[in-house]
Amino acid sequence: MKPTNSLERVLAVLEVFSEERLEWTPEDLMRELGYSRPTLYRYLKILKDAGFLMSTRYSGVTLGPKVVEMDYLTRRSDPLVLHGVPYLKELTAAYSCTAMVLRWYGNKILCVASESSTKNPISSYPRGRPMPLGRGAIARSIMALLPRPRLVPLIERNLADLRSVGLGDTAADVLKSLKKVRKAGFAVAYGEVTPGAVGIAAPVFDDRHYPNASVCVTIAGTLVTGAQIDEIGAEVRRVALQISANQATVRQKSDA
Amino acid sequence: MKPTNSLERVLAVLEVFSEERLEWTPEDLMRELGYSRPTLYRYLKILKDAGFLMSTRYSGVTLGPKVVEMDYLTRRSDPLVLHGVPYLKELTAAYSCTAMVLRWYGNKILCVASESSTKNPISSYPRGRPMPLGRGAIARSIMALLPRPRLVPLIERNLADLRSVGLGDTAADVLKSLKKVRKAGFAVAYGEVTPGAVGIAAPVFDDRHYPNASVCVTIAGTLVTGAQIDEIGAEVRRVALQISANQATVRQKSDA
DNA sequence: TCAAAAATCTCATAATGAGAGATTTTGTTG
DNA sequence: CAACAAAATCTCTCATTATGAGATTTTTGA
Repeated sequence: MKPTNSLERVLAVLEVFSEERLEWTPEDLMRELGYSRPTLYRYLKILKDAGFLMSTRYSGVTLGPKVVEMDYLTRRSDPLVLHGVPYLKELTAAYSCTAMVLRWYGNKILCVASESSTKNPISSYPRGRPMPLGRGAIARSIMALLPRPRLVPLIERNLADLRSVGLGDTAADVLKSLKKVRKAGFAVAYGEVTPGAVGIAAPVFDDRHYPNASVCVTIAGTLVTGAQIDEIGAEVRRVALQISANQATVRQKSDA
Repeated sequence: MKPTNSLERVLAVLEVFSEERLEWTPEDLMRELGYSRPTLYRYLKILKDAGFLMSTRYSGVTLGPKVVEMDYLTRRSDPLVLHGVPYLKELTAAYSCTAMVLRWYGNKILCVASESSTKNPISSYPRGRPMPLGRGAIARSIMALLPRPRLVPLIERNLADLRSVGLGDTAADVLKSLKKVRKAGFAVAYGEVTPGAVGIAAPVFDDRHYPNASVCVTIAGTLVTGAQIDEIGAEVRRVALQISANQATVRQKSDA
């Protein structure tokens, strides 16, 4: 994980920005990354010139406008967004809810698209904000499909959370619970992420039948009965499988 | 502009992605960038591991999820977004319009925040999509405040566009028109970017009184009279100056 | 199962990043 | 406005390390 060459070291500068620390002074960056002064400034210059960073007088260094530009491009190229949004609209048309597609990458869950048909959508996880792994239907819908060797360490690392939402006391118990989720084809969570909200999620697969995303509907708990949840679950599952199928389709190459 | 060292060469890989070309094959990247095969694959590995790129089976290489994550952070750290959005809400509450804040960087204009109070907002320039320089109130509101040496080459490069919207036939004429904009404090454009839409924009300044952004209200041409446009212009100008002032404020450092 | 394409590895060589310390630039104070 | 302090850049040598031709391995598609 530690940068071994100068190319990774430049990129490592971008890695230190987080929700907890959005702004850095050069001095702090030197300390954090262990780079010498000239080296750090060299890196900063390159990253600023490319627009990845910008520095304001009073707040040190922050992420820059190139990031914004690239995110726009991502929205136009990400197959999950392109194929997902139409289905999300279907779901929000059918139910008064928030519907999202979330990508699973590097042990993180990241919302990439969301639609809403409620007045005040209760989305504390908008596009780009990583979600917790131990709680919520989304995480579970994906974990249930991961191969064992990948799954077990994940469970162990999040056992406290998993236990607190009632998935089981030991790793073995959790595995059993996840097996049920796998069988059902979708996961349900009652107020695990947002109090009062029910989450219903189903996994999306890549062309190797490996889960790489999840479709989730979040709906106010007061609006649904158990039977309706099953109905929505089936719908969410259908949508997730549709998106999976579209993803695996060979698409037209852009004009040569 | 051409990469001179390996650090810039890695980043140059990210630069080739554009709205016209969202996906690249390694083969094409080699050709485009002139890198040898092992070198390119080395770069790709690093960029993929960091999440800046991802490769899908059928579409070659595209921008990756780390970009999405960083854009989220940008939305939470960009002073223009943080200070701008409340004012945009003011504007959209007062008029049935779309209100935006756009950053000026590297000869580009980039929307960073937008709010809308119309049914079907006509925004062909959402967050992250660079706008044309030669047309529209936004570009003009900023250009009018640029120092001459910076401005003149810009005008020359976009003279065709500038002429077509009636700013003047020669560079000197355009300069004269811009001087008027500068005096007025805001720029107005009738259907230059979107047919039927009036754009009203005023510049935002950094702490050096250099324009670094613009506030723009877009409103249906049928909804406003000349007098109202002046009124809105004054409001937009006020908001732009407010944002300028907030930007220049020393902010609390995040807890040490 | 096998052939073609894609990606990775090996290794000698030259290129080029690293960093200590000096220097310049920028911002802030009386 | 001057003089100081802090921030950023420059210089230059040295050793590290990125490079690419070609071979090799892995993956993909038939």
